Amino acid sequence: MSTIEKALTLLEHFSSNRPEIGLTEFKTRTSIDKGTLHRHLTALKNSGFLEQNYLTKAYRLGPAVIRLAAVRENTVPIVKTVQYYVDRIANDIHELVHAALPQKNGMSAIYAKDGGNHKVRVNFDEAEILPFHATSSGLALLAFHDDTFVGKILSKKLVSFTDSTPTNAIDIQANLETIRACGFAFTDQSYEDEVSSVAVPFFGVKGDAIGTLAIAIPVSRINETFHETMITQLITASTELCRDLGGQIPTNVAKAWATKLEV
Amino acid sequence: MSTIEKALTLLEHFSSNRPEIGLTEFKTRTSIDKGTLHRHLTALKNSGFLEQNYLTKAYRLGPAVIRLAAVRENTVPIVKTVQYYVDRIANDIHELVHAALPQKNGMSAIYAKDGGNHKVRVNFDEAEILPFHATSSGLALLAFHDDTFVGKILSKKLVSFTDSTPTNAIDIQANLETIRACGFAFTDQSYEDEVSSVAVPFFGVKGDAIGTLAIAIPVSRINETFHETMITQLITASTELCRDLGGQIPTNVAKAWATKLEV
DNA sequence: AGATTTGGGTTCAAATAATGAACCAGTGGA
DNA sequence: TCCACTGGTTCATTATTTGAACCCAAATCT
Repeated sequence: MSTIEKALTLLEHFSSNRPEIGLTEFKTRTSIDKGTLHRHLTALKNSGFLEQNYLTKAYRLGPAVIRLAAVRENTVPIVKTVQYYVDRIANDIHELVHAALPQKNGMSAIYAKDGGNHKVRVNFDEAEILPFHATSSGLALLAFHDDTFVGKILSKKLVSFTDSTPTNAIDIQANLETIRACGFAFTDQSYEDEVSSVAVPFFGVKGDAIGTLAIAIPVSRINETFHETMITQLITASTELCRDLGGQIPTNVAKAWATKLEV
Repeated sequence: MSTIEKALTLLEHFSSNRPEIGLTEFKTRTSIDKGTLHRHLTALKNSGFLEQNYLTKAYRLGPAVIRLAAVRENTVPIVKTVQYYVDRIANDIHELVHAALPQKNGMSAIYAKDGGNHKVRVNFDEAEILPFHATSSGLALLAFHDDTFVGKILSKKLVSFTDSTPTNAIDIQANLETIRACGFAFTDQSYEDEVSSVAVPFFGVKGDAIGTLAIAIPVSRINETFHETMITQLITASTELCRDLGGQIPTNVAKAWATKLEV
């Protein structure tokens, strides 16, 4: 791993829950030498990717990322395009809907909308990293990503979040096979207790999965017909979304989705 | 300059006008060795900061920046806060208003709104880098930034964009002195022909300038009273903005602004 | 069809920058 | 006053980065 990648990995530690991280906290989180860490953090600071709380000296993300995100969104307006569909599904089914993009170690939600007025809501933190193996978004993406990437993810230690988190690589591989066949992923309390979720991938020009649309729902509200409604909604939205983005739905997925919609 | 900084500098070359850059184009733009470039670009790609157009092999910004910007905006919601004031000014004076943050080599607009129905508009590209020495935003920021930073900027080669671009470091230093005294910056066709602009800084907790509010306007529409209106609007907005962000307006600026508003 | 250019990507010895154990300095208790 | 806990720095050792030359494929020219 190059020095550049090592330094950029540091940025992954920031999230909405952990917006500021001090030198010593970084040390315990990464077990990298303090001297090295300090130089890396300084380099990131000099480049505008970090800035320091002048009182606590803790580091937080800097203004450079704002500009880059604006350019990226001008180049590939995924966030804007995705919003329409997430809103539409959320308004139709009154549940928490989100869209997510893959990062190095999991999916990152880029937009979420809770269409529900229910008392029991799924809490959801945007910009949190959703682990590949434990979430429907993650599995839906892995199923349509190249094997070497999947291999790399599944060979790492698979953290257990609930009693139902799948941690056996072989089981997960089998599940991915199923997902490939039916075109959507379903998980039951594998990341958070009492929460189930369904996800479909959406595809880029190459027919590769570039992100996911997903619905999270308290298990108490699931039943057979609603399950079908969610899948129908997701499939329809993803189909239109792929058209908007100029993406290509792989033929076998298109076929699976078509038969699902006919039923 | 560390390897990390060198690599991150590459990201600055992307903008809305130049969303994709190939290896060879990077080579001509940076005069860095092709081998080195390739490794750096690959490292950035592995970290999700770049991705490749699979047909042309050209590089463009990747999905990692979206997540980081979301976290940053959750931590320090500058963009959201600034929008209200930019919109307000734009609606009041019917001209192109924008807010910008400093990057390494210039200001980057984070939000812009054209409140005008005029036929002659100032064209404005968000996420473009506005050079410090040639724009009112840049000068307004430099005037309230630390001297070492200003020195670094002014010791570089000062590119000329129009016949009126100031390129003499000493003249600029003198101008910064004036800006410090009156609390706002004014430029006349120094970056684009036929365009004037006015800018005020806004301040962070330390009383340091963290960004600017600015108005760009075709020279044909400028007159004395309108000039005063623009300044009044900018000063009022920046004062409120600083309050929202928990920022501290330096006492001498506060005084200069107060006397300006009294008139 | 063969030669030439152009663009992306790779190699490996030489040059340079990254590393980390030990150290320094400021702050806030006890 | 001492101790513990921050962030930050130093410098000899070590490992990574560097870049000139090279490779390959696809256009483009002759």
